[in-house]
Amino acid sequence: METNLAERFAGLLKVLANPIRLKILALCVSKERTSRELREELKISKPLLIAHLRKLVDAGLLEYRAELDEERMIVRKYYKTKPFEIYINPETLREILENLKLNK
Amino acid sequence: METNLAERFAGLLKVLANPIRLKILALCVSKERTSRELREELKISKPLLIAHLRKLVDAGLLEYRAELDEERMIVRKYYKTKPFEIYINPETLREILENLKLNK
DNA sequence: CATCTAGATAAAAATTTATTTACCCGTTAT
DNA sequence: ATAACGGGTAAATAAATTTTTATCTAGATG
Repeated sequence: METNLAERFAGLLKVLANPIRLKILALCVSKERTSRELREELKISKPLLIAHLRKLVDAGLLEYRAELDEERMIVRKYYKTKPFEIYINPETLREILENLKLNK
Repeated sequence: METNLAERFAGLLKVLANPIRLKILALCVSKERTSRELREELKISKPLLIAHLRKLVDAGLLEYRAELDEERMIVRKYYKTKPFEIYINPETLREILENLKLNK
């Protein structure tokens, strides 16, 4: 357990430490976006986009709602960036270490 | 130029997205640390520590001063975390995208 | 000589992450 | 039949990052 906080924090930062994923989050802030829109904007393949979206959703930074397009009988997903705040400064990092010490 | 901001931001996050480097920064907040101290605390090899320290210094998150230990004729480095603030929320990310658009 | 201290490099090895390629399912339209 | 839409998977490939291993410099000590 003692390394969990630092590793989980690093894991979250790792999700964000990718330009494409940053762009996805930025694109989905003010309006919902579909897969197609994101692909066209970002110019990446479908599987690649799905992989990126997966990581963001799993990290809790992005959410989606599925909607049935009755005209074409397809289910379309609309992605939206969730509210979040990450604030890092030397002190917050030190608190991470303090946490480690308390758990030992 | 247009992808520079997102990539540079991602690059900075990437430096932080590593548990060992997070711990180094945390350890060096309230007092300067030597290589030896860090190695003992983190239990990693010397070359590995040097590689991590290099990345942090190059990213501008860590600084050091070199001091001559006259008893043993060695130069010892004391590392200290520099003040920094990183704040991320959906709006700041959107601003990144806005920047891209302005540059197009 | 060997060993220890400090700092460091380079290359090989190991590990992780990212991306592409090939396909799948279902539905509808041509 | 093929193509298009949507969602997706798996495996191969490519790329990037991290870590280890081997070694170097210099000085001091046993």
